[in-house]
Amino acid sequence: MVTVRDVARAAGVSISTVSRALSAPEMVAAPTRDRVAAIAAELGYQPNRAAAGLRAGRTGALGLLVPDLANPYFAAVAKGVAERAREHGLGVFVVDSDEDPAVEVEVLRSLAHQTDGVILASPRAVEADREAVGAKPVVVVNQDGPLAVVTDVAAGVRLALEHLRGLGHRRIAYVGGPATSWSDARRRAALGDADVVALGPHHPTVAGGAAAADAVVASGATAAITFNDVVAVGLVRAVRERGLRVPEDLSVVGCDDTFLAALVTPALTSIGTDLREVGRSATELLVGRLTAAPGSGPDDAAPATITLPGTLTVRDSTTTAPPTP
Amino acid sequence: MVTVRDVARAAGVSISTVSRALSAPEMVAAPTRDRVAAIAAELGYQPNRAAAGLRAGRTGALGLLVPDLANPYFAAVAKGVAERAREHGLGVFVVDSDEDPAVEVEVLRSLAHQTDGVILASPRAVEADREAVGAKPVVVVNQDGPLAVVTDVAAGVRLALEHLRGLGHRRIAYVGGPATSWSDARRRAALGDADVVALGPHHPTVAGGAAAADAVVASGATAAITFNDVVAVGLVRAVRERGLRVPEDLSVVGCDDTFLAALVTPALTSIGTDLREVGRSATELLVGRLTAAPGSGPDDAAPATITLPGTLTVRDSTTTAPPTP
DNA sequence: GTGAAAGCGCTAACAA
DNA sequence: TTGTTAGCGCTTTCAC
Repeated sequence: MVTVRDVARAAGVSISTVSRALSAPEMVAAPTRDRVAAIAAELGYQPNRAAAGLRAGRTGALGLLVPDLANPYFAAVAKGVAERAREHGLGVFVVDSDEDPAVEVEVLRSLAHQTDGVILASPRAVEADREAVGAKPVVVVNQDGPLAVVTDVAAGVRLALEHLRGLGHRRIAYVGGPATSWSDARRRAALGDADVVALGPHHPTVAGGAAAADAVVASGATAAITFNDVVAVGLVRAVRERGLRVPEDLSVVGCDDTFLAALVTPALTSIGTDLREVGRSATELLVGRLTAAPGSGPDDAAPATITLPGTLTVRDSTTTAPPTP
Repeated sequence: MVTVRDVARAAGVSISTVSRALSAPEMVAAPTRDRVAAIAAELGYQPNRAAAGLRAGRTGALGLLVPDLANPYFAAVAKGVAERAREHGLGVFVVDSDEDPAVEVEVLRSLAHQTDGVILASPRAVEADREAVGAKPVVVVNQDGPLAVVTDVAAGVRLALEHLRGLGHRRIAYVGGPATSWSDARRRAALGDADVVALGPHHPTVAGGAAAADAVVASGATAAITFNDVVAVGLVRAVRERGLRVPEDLSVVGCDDTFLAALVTPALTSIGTDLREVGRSATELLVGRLTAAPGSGPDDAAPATITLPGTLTVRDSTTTAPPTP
């Protein structure tokens, strides 16, 4: 392994000059700086992050906690985080809690010491998590908190309702997800109208969607909004098995607009947001806090919530309401 | 931050005793060990991995490189890696190269110094990657190499062919993927029969599958095996637009058996393997090499390839061959 | 502008 | 069995 000493020796300078030339170029005379840079490159010198962090109190890494990496929703967020972190020259420690709150807390405890800050994507135990992380900055996704990135759930729901009402639907069902879901609670609040019947909680799975089919049909709704795209798939499938057509007899709107929505048949109209942007924004928020921290500007600990716009992508699963019999 | 010194002071022992009590318990008298452990827990002491690694020459972290985290295939592998790494108490640095070989090499260069070894999932530039990583152990997935985890592609293809032939299909098309794909090459080799017509290369996307539709129809095949599940979706869609039915007129077999296969309509018969197991095996292989390395047993640098069985999950996209006109 | 030296938190000889 | 000591590679005062 090539170290600062090797570079220093080869360049005929001290190790501190090497260190400065590489991480604080303005403090070094141009010729020296260039010579050091050239030799470092030639020798293939790679600074040891762990060592640098040990001294400087930074680790050069971010932590990302997701409940399930195999879920396309979180996979997309993770991709956004990885992308932006790389641009900032930071590493990303990814942990998958497998939807288990206990695991969440456990892994965070060790993550906290190996990172400069963490991003909690849809955490299942926010408060315990915060405590486990300690003093390092925490950005939450789809949760309330001083540093948060959320989707404009209300806007998404409004768009969907407008879309459906414009198609003549007068009675709309909402197939809700887990009771612990932050988004679900927000959506229920945003729906709150007389012509919307909220169902659930249901499991956020194909089976969950299928289980809701009877209730949806019984509700007399001509359109349904589901907790997520997978639930929509289950609902569509079960409703069809009952001899109804989608979208002719029942329009279905999914949520999250994962790549799944475009792949299934019928392609799902879906409420969504740019998931990679969620990851990018969360990273940006965290990195901003990291660099701001030492300077301690006046609004240093100021809370900040980034709200990303909700979108509605219209595809084939929604159409005009059937004539009332 | 609680350090060894704090624990040592509180326990009335030296810092080395604390270190030993925690990482080499058998070297410390039981009462001392227990007291230190109790105090460490009470104080909420978390060892600083970076510092430990700096001294011991290990970082306590693994690197995982994937071409696209949002791809369900790699997401599943990543989940397996994360799971097993956690069991070993190791962190996972995840990098997404966005399918770009140049990015791959660049990120690996810095990854190499922050990890004890790396896993390359379907790397796009293996040789350059190896060089970038340097001396640290490298496990490749779906590639040839001294330390590799691969799927038994031939077995999967054989199962699919047997399944299709058993249904009476006599002419079968293979819709191939990117020319650079290791799996694609293996599959073509495994197909090699007179009644199989290999098409492509095609993009591994819905559009790629759709683009292959005409060629598949023109080939006179009554069944098609596609590069992956997404391509299968594209093929099914395009073939249906041409007025043919799936599976009645054309049986379709996907590859990878991602969760997608079960969600689309018709649910796809798919050649697959346990993706999480791929991640787990790769991690196991890497960890084994890490712990073996210092001891330097006789077969220390011995190559090892784990071949995971290929499977065929039969769903709704395959049925008996149509009667020859 | 540059060098010498003191650690960051920890582990691993080496002593006792 | 336990304590003392010397660093791992780097950043960062503090002199010059």
